[in-house]
Amino acid sequence: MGANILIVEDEESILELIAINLHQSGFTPIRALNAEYADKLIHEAVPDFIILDWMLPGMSGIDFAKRLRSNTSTKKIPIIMLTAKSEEENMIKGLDSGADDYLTKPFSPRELVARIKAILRRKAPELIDEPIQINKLHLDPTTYLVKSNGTTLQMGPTEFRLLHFFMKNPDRVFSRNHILDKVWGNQSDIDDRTVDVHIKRLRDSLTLAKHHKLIQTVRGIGYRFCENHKQ
Amino acid sequence: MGANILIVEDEESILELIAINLHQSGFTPIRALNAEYADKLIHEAVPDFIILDWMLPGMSGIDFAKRLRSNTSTKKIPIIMLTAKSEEENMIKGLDSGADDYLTKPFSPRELVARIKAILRRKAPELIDEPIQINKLHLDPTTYLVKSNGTTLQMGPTEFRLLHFFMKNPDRVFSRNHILDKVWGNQSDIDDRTVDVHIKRLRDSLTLAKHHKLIQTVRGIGYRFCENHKQ
DNA sequence: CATTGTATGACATTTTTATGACAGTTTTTT
DNA sequence: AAAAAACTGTCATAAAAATGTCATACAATG
Repeated sequence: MGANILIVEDEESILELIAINLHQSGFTPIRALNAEYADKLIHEAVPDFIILDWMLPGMSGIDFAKRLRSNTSTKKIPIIMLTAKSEEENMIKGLDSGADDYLTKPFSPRELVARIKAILRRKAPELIDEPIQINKLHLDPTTYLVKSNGTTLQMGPTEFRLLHFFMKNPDRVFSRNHILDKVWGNQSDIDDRTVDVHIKRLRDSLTLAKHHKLIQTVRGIGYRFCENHKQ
Repeated sequence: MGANILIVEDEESILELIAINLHQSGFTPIRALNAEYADKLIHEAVPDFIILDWMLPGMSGIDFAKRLRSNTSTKKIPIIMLTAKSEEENMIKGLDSGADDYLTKPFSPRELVARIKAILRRKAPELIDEPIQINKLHLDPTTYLVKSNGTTLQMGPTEFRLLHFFMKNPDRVFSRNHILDKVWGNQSDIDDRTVDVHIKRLRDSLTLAKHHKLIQTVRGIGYRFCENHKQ
């Protein structure tokens, strides 16, 4: 359920403050007092999110962020940077296109949590989401199960993510490329048309519960998940 | 669809940061590292919005803004100015020069996007894909649905774009060529009379909801979408 | 009522989507 | 570790829907 969030911050009091607040918000905080230790932790288990102090002993936050961006396995981890008021001016100079957002100290913990959620909602909704139910179709991200009237529907991982994405954004139309971006990830060396095939597979899975009509084709645009059957 | 937003900023990292965030918000970013290049780009295609750094090499942001304001074709483009904290006091001059809003660096990308949308909502609502409702006829660009009294009206992509265009510009009469330009795109080696056929198809689609009379023929001129039935 | 502009139905063509098969991978089972 | 099962992405082809044009019917105008 809770996303693993790595906090890299050399001031222990701030580190704790953040950790406690994240924990209370349902996340799993992972603590690191410096970049070296953070590295070790990342090597053990790649976190879902990183909160990075800009001023760190040894390697600076910026350099650390850059290294994270250049490594394939950590490239896509969202990063929020923390900076002191006085460093604000330098901050912008070093702000790599990689950082997703930043906060100036002192900041409210609520603000921090809000921004984390906002970024996660956009980049990895499955880490933040609760079970969704639409039209007797019930999807639970924690158990990875899709049910309808008690029966469990079978589908592959990609179809599950696709369905989750659609149920999270009902009624909206998405282009194939948008879907690729959100469901596959931003690598996109994948053919547009592959989406068609997975839509087909998802529809097949939903057919058992007569829910296949939920996914509609919008010609020339893309696909839409619509709770309104009649069209 | 997504508004074209020209970003004029000499610091490449900031330029990228903004561009990526705009892209993620559905806008189309256009990058310029200096005023001269921006000029060239504007000459090629007038953007819908400009984000302008206050401090630019060569010509300052202020001067650039003033020049934009004095030119007829660029006079009405909304501008957001970016300024460093230390320059905030001078900023008043920036607003004087015609900027619609400004932001102090460092700023959060979310804040920037929010302000852009706020300004667009006020100045050019048609660039921000929001639902339009006229006379019980409801069109939503995000869901690609046209509804009337709860029932969804079926139509092809071209008819949808045509209706969208009309609803964005109600009461005005448009010639067939103008319509071709706006709805089909400027390439159009397409026959004038093709518009007639699509108008017919659109009317057919609207007939189900008794809304067909909304589209009126203006003999010798073209067509008009009119919310007032009697005219 | 003749002229000019518009509506409409039919149709061939083009564009877009659905679908089944397949080969290479990865994961699970044995 | 080997075998079996499941999953992926890509293609080729079938199927469906949309498009633009044309000929003809219809309506408005003077």
